[in-house]
Amino acid sequence: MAPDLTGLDRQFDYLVPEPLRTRVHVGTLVRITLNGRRVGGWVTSLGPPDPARDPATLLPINKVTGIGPTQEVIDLAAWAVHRWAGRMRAFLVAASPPGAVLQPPAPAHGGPVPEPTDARTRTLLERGPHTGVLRVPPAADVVPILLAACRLGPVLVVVPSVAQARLLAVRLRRTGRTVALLPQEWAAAAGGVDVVIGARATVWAPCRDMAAIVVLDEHDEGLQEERQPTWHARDVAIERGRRANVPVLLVSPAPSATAVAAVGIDHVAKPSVSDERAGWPIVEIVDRTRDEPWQRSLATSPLIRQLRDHERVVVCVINSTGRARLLACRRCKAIQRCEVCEAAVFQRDDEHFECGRCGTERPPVCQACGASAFAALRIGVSRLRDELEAAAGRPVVSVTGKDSDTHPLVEAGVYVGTEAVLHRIRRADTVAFVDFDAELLAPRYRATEQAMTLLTRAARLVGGRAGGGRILVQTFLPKHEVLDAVLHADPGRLLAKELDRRRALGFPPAAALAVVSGAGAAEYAGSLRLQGVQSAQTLEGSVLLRSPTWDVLGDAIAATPRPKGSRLRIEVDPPRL
DNA sequence: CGGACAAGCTGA
DNA sequence: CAGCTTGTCCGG
Repeated sequence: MAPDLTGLDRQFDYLVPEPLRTRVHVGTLVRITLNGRRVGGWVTSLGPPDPARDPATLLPINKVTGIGPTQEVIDLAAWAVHRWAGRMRAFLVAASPPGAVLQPPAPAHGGPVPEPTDARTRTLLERGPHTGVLRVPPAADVVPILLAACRLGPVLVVVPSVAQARLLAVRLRRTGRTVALLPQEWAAAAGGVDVVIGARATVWAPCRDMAAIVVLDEHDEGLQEERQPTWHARDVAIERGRRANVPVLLVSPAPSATAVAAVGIDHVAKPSVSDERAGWPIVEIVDRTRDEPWQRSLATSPLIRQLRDHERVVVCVINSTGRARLLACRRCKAIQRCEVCEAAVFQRDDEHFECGRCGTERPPVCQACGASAFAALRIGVSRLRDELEAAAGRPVVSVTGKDSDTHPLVEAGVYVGTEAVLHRIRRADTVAFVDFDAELLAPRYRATEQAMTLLTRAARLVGGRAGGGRILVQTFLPKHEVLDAVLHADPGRLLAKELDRRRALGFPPAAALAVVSGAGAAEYAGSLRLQGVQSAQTLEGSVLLRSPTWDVLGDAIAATPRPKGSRLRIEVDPPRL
């Protein structure tokens, strides 16, 4: 039995009192007394007591709280503990109902699956219980794909966001499917329905008689847990499907290197060239090395053309907030730095300077010469908003992640924001990436994929080329492979190259990575080195671990005792690296 | 995690 | 040395 305590990753033995015997199974949520305290917990295994232990010292389970995850999911959680060097509790919480469920309801199933069901999905599923990658145009409707999977039996569907899950649940119900929307309808999922659907934690949900797993928008970062352990729903889905011997379908307009590596690059099911072309918008590349004499301005003439067409809703994306991220004095040219820690300061909406590292603020006066006029070398959302409004001749509304939950969105024809704007606006005619090089050149090994994800999101917002959808990309790198891929509406162009690069540089999926930080990290990494794990020092005392596979890495971490009393943080497959 | 208990610090 | 904080250990 595993107690529901965050700081305690151990299992304890308890007696099952005779009257509770029929209600206690592996996964059942119970209450126990531990060290004099009443706590909740999960039954993780059942059997005769350990003969080495005096039975008189065993305490009985106090009460049964309700049903919990199945044995299958408990085993999957144990696998995830190894894979992400996490604690059992984190996975068991994700796999448990939000409130007590005493008994699952009776199964509820709809009638025969209605047409249309997606033909490519049917072909892929006919191959049997394998993981398959299905590439779809960004504007494609996924309901026929889900219905095709439903022909096999109950389907577990994982999507990157709750909003997406809710929308699809409604549409599936309209086709006559019975649907459990997680996490609220956990009980119905345990009882048995046609479709169990929800955000990433749904990959741990019960799905009675599960016949297939579908992961939608497999490339989306929303599928990875941001807290530790940083498990990824796609990877959990692949393992769950393998164990349950059911097909796993990974669906995406731009499949990730990880998904493609899981099935082999030649086994990605692609749409026809014409369908894929139709599903992507027109992409216009603004080559900033050539097109403009006043290169530094972000308001290029192709962008201004879009802004001045008052029929079009235009969304402009720039990934820095405030007025400017980098400033130079107009008189003495000095880059403005923090007087405390020397880091470059940024300019807030109220024009004051603030240090991003230590938070020190000061009025906008040059520390070198006292002048108060500055050149914005890298401008932010609010400054760009002012510039674009002047150029557009119509109101421009700024949108950043910060005010996303507080303010309702003001209706406008032009929006400027960080990438959060792509989540908040529902429909646009043009999405303009004002400074796309910040994405293409981001110092992260997944930068290429992440840039592609932004383009995919933009493509959804504006729709296919037939409806006039358009993406404008301003860049100094017009030949970059990401841009080449969207220009030709062929995301596959990226993959071979990306997989080669990951192999050459030793990044996933070609290798397994973890970052160890906190006191004693270097010492810990030293003992791991003996187990076939390479390590390299990174910034601020953390250590990067690298090994050939996740299994080797997991084995080594499990086999290496952590130095006593150390507060080590081990982040396996860190999402930001 | 959080209770128990031990060891360390402060002030009179 | 009481009274309090901080650290370490441990649970069935």
